[in-house]
Amino acid sequence: MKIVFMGTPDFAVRSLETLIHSKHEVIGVVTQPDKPKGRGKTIQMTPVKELALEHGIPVFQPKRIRNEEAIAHVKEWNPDVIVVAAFGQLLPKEIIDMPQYGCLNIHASLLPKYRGASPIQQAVINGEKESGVTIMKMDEGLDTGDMLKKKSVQLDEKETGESLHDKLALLGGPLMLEVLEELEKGTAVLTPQKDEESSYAKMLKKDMGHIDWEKPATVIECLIRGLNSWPSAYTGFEGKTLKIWNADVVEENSEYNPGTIVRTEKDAVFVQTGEGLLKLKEVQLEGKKRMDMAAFLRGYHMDRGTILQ
RNA sequence: CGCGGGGUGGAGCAGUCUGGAAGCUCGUCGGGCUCAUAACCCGAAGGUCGCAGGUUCAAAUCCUGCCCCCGCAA
Repeated sequence: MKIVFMGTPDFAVRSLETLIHSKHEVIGVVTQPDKPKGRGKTIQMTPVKELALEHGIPVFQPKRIRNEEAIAHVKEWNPDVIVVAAFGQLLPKEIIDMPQYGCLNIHASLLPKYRGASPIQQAVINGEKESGVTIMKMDEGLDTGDMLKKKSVQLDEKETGESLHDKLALLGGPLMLEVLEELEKGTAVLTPQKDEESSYAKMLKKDMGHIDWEKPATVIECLIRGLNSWPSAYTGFEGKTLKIWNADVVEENSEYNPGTIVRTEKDAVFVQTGEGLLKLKEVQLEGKKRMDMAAFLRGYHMDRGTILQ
């Protein structure tokens, strides 16, 4: 089949790679415009664009895919199917209806749960035991199309947003190939999503990582893992931002208020939360590298009674 | 030219403003105490103070250029 691929970040790259190396032909790639990124604000290509260029595939970067010119551009490619993975823009009806086999989306959750922009991280934040990837036939809504195929994975006890991202990114491509096969044979089955079981994962924002110590330790620990490695969970220490990279839940309480350090060991610091203690094991102070607690404690004092906020 | 923090024995930090003997906590090695120890006591090794120039009687510290790491922002 002649495929047009739409995607932007790393997550989409793995899928594109799989398609490129399949029997199908990727005739064009649509990705978000290059933007200034990183320190120094240099203009950077999207990961998907980099891969496309490596393989000499034409790249199209419309500011708005809903524009007439953009639609016309895609139409000219005349694809049999459009594969979408974390593209970042909603597609107009004209494009959705354009290809013979429709627009197929690779979504990083078991739909209808976690529709939206951050399905991977939200699954970890909510302490899910299972997540996965869903291929669906897009309609005009946000991740509301009929489902074609799913693949689930179990979450590790210490699963992080990043580790789950990497796992799921690998599943999308192969699963999409299966779907394309079924579509060609005419054996594909469409399953509508049950809206009443749906949930929405809104876009991640930096301040979601600000730890509320009044919450239970279990909730905070999930937040730390879900937002690892971006944007990461943090608290304040001596007026500076302190990222928490790794921590354990300890079922124990003290007479101290939430956010207060109740005990310090050689390689760990225990903080009171709304319910239970959180044992900090790896942190990173603003401007410094991340380090385990033993290293951190050699240079900084975190005595009992110190308040984190 | 987006804003900012930092590069000091193996680790993490102080010292830099107000130039003038290399410091702290930990680790390592040796010895001691102990039933024992990650505890305690005694001792030792280990550093071109990111790199290159400059100023000075004297530079980790002041000046210039460069390299690298990191936080914010995007």
